Amino acid sequence: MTFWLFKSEPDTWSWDQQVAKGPEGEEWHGVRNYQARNNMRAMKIGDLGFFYHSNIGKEVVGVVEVCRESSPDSTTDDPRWDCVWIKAVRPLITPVSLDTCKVQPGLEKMVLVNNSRLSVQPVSAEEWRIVCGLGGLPA
DNA sequence: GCCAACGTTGGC
DNA sequence: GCCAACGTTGGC
Repeated sequence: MTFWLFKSEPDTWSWDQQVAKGPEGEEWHGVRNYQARNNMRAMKIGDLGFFYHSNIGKEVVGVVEVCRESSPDSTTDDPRWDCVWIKAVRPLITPVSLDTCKVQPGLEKMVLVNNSRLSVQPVSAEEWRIVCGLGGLPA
């Protein structure tokens, strides 16, 4: 099991919209960055990820699960870009803000804290455990 | 709204 | 293959 983090501006695609998609989930299209794409290519069905609201909120708001492995991005004909599908699993009881992550012992190396530009990121098992704890979820 | 950080593009 | 120019992201 590997853990991830998906960033989205809620103006464009929010957690509520993701939840509304239900168990079929939604294609995580639109990523045009090789690092982020490579992360998606490494994902397996059943991997879990955090859903993070960038710009507005700047907080982790939910947990998602990969429900389809990487396949061509339907929003482009460019064969370089593909993406996974994710479905909402559950919201955090308490959203975990970027500010909280920045000062939380154990999260110093979290990509979210150190590379604000990467939209699809790996999360270590330890970071996953800590953020779930802060969010009021069992790890 | 600004701007720093970073990734990509394309000329050479 | 280098690097300047440019575009985008996202925190502030």
